[in-house]
Amino acid sequence: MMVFHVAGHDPQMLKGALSLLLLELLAGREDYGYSLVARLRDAGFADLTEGTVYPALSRLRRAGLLDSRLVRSSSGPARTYYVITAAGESERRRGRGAWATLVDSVARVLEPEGASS
Amino acid sequence: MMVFHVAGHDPQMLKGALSLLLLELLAGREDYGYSLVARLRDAGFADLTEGTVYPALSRLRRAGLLDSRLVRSSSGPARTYYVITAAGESERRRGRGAWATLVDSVARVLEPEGASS
DNA sequence: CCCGACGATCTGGCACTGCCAGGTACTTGA
DNA sequence: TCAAGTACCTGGCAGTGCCAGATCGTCGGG
Repeated sequence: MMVFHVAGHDPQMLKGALSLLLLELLAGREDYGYSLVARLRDAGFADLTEGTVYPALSRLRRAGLLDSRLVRSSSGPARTYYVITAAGESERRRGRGAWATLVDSVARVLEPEGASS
Repeated sequence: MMVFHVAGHDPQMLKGALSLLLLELLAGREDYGYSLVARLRDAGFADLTEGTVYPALSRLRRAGLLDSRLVRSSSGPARTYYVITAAGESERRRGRGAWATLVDSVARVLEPEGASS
């Protein structure tokens, strides 16, 4: 009857936050999928897989928030580099706000119990 | 191309957090759906609808995290009161942890930009 | 006396998105 | 030659928020 994951993050909780995370990681710094997965894992999203990140990047590109270009590598397969667009920048700021609002609202509900975090 | 909602909360971001919120609101205090919706709206989830909350309560009951009982009202339709179970209590604590972990991890990614919050 | 407003609940179906499984391809080193 | 690491993509499943619509009870006003 576990609705929340024991270790790592709950898949449901990640929803919506992932788009913001990717826009954040790409803000002012071009990068490719495989590297973004590694950076997210380092940030604490240990059990995140490529199957989650690649479709998310495609969605953001289709939505016009990211641009991509293929870069051939001499050591290994080609990489698809993603850059944030002007629309993506705007969405990123909006996303930061939405996330902050959510965290605040949730905190307002959780508050009574824990003085600690 | 808006992926994040402008006003209120992003639907995707709410996912997973809602179960925790309901368990929190019912911790040590029996309540019914319509009232829970009102309390959540007060907490900042302004555009939350009954169509979101009722199914969520049913899911939690089916998962054994909540019990319910029907209470006839002399002024209006009957109310379905929900109480948290022992399993629900345990899941609530786990959920708090999962949420805190997620917020921390996201903060680690957003950090560079905002000194505030 | 009826009808709208409000309180209160429930459901079907759609849309979105995380995730699993599997597949492709290039390079290096054993 | 073959495994392992890098790098990408996709189909389909599952979970869940949300919209729309329906039902039922009570009460007050026209």
